[in-house]
Amino acid sequence: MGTSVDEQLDSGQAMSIRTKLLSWYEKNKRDLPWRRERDPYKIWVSEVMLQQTRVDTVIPYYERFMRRFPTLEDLASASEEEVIKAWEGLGYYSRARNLHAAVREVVASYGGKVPDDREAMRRLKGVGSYTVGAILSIAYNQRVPAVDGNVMRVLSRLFAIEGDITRTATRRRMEALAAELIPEDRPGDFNQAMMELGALICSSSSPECARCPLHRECRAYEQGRVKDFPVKRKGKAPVPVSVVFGRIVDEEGRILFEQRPKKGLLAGMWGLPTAEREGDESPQARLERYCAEKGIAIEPGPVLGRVEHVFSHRRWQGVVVSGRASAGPRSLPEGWRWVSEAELNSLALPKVYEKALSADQYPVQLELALKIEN
DNA sequence: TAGACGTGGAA
DNA sequence: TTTCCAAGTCT
Repeated sequence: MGTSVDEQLDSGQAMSIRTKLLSWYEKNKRDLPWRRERDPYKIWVSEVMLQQTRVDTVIPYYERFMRRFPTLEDLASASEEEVIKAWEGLGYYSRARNLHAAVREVVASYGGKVPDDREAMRRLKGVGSYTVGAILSIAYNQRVPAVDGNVMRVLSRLFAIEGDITRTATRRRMEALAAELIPEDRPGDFNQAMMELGALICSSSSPECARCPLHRECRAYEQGRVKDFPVKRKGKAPVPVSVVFGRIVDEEGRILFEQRPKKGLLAGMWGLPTAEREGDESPQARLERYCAEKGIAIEPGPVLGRVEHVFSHRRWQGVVVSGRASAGPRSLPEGWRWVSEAELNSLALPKVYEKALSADQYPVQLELALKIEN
């Protein structure tokens, strides 16, 4: 079996860690909007928003979302369009769709009360191991681990765990370890304290060990190897992809929008017609061909600007091409529509398309003029 | 299981 | 500019 981390954890050590951490947390915890109540629905929304997203980014979204959908029932009875609109700009839009579907499931199957057991919660869309632990411990005071990136970083340093944290097996070990550390009372505070320590002290790039309440029990600190943890496989750089965006208008000044495929990047979101480019085909020719393949005749115009947008795994290098609908019959296929200025405000627009739409604020001609000036 | 899935901020 | 990330989940 070798040296399991569990063997390194005697009860005295565990007690010491609990006491010091909780004491530190009481004095140093941030006053965050979702920490003011124990409503499982509110905890849930905050946890989903916080997935892979910074606290500072989430706060205004959370405040707005709670004003718009104060209760679980409010969210369940809203349309998906409204929910996505409230999520606009936050990214990872499947989180919003899953949350919406899951909340409806809670109304349909659990009488509107967020389930308080692991199995039922885990079956809800978008609710994984971490979120189950966060909700059950914080809202229901249950002794369930909530192991996120912060907790893995703290634990990996505390116990000098060499396992790659991108592997499921390592996370499972961490969960087992975290479960043992959770005190019988205050499980929610303990889980939050671990995360708070990771966020404020035991940070990724510049840990402040001198201020850490646990440095005396930290194996990595003892070994002078804090920055060696957590062990993590290198991610891959986003793959560059050339695209063309069409800013195509009709005689009323409406703009042509296309709904993205149900699967994949920006699934189901509305945006400017977008086509990937290959070879030396001009952006105008590519856009015209793309639209023609969809049965839409357009007349491309000049390039309005350029857009660079980086996703997790793709780097879109885009050219915005103007255009107008050709004369003649104008019925649009499924998933295409003309959008007026007014309608644009009710559409949830991903950031990349927001950029593309404002690209004509700096047309290439002006770009050149500025370049010459400097 | 490793890759897909958004965005913005910091080093 | 590039890289890495930030309270993960799904496939």
